[in-house]
Amino acid sequence: MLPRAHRMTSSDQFAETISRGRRAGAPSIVIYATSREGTTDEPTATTAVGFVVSKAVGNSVVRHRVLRQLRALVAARLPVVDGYHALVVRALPAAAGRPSAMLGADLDRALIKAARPPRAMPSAERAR
RNA sequence: CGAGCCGACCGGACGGCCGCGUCGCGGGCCUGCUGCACGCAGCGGGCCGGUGCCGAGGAAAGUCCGGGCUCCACAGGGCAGGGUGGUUGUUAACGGCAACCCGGGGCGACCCGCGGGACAGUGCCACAGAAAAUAAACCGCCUUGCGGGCGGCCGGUUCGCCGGUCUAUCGCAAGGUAAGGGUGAAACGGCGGUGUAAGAGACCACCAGCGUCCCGGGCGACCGGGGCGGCUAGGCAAACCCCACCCGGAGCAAGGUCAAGAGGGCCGGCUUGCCGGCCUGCGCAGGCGAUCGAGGGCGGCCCGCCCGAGCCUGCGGGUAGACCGCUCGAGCCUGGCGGCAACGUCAGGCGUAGAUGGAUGGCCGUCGCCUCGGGCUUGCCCGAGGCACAGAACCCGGCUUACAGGUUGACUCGUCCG
RNA sequence: GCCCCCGUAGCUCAGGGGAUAGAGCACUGCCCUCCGGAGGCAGGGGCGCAGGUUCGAAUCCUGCCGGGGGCA
Repeated sequence: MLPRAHRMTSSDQFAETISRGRRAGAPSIVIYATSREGTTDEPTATTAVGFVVSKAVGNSVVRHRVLRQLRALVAARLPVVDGYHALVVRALPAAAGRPSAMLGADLDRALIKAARPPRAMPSAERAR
């Protein structure tokens, strides 16, 4: 587990982050992040991080393996992630059996995409 | 040595850096209550560092059985419903396990079997076949009678035939018979003989099989032997059913303890829609109460003044959340004894995960094993890839299913040698 | 964690011991038409898997596999 302060522990928080957060994808994962704007967070408050690994990824052993890999990768990137109010990492079926180095690359790409200021992208909006 | 059969066990090893969880020890910060000598002590709570021990499986899985535990229900018995099904044991219990019996398979070690009852009753047995279950009808076979009739013989004859008789054979009727009917998964004992008009357990020998009685062995399922009787009985109960035995229901999200808040009302503040403070929960029962004032406020108390429609007591229930249940248990290991064994018993030793968005790990290195490619000194070197099935959630006993590779024991068959 | 139900053709469903396993839609080919549709004719394709009971199993029994739903 992550240090207690960083754990996301309620399903309300998961639903909030997934429906309101900025979404950014990579081949094996999707992340959802909510910023601190409009919240009562202090700038030093810790970020709540949650993980979603569905049954489509694999059996219990595979899912736990993916979860632990992602947890270690996020723990190493806490200084980067700390700017957000909350973060949810969802593992896609492609994450099963993927080495941690590749998962880390995917995570970095998604974080960079999420950090970019939102641009007007009508085509992307329509596709959604 | 080869082939086989039945078990038992293991299921990567070591190291470096960084992390997570329970528990213990110790520290810092914040905070609640109590005490006073007024900034300290005691008892708690929360957060953050440090440190020490420990931290997934043989199936943790499927949830197919059985139990412990908890709550509800319950006098006893019966019905309904469900389950089990050779015998004897074993056990907390079981649909598990052990030994044995019976049937089947294998040269054998050994394996497989939902393995009670089809004379309690009901039902089903397609197609084919004469017939599919009291058995009877049909074909066929045989005898007799009547009728026809190839042919033979005898007699008569007008030489055209006529009559009689025997008879291959055909038809009809009556009677006898169940041997035969080749279809089927299955056909009312089998083979041989006697017998007969033809036949038949009608009779005989042998065999299979049923019922019953006796003797012997075994706790028993059952086994061995003998006598007598009818001559003979189909299958399906994983069809209904009958018999014997067993089963109350739900499940740790069981259940228990402590219990906010939201909502409502009042007051205050101001940045007039927010913030802060105080009071108040629900149900039932009883009691008191608005002319006679319940209760509250001011006050040390009485008097007095003010507010006033609810208030008091008892019992019961309880959401979020927290805590308990929560890991020492039919425990594990070693040895002795009893038992063929499953198992039981005695002695000694061991201390063994308890998470809750859910810990038990992430990255890297060395070694080991396997596969492929290359080099070749033919068993080594180099390179690449891989290392099974699978993750505790109240706990046990089993079953079933998945599983790379490996260790080990007993036994059987074959070949060779002694 | 516990409980219940269902797997039959590409899809939706019948069939509950003896069938060549059916129906509708869909698919393929041909006819019709200038072309397409509609219509007509013909055709292909299936009992989740493995054992067992039975003479015989989609059907009955057992074990797996997959899917769906419910409880709090």
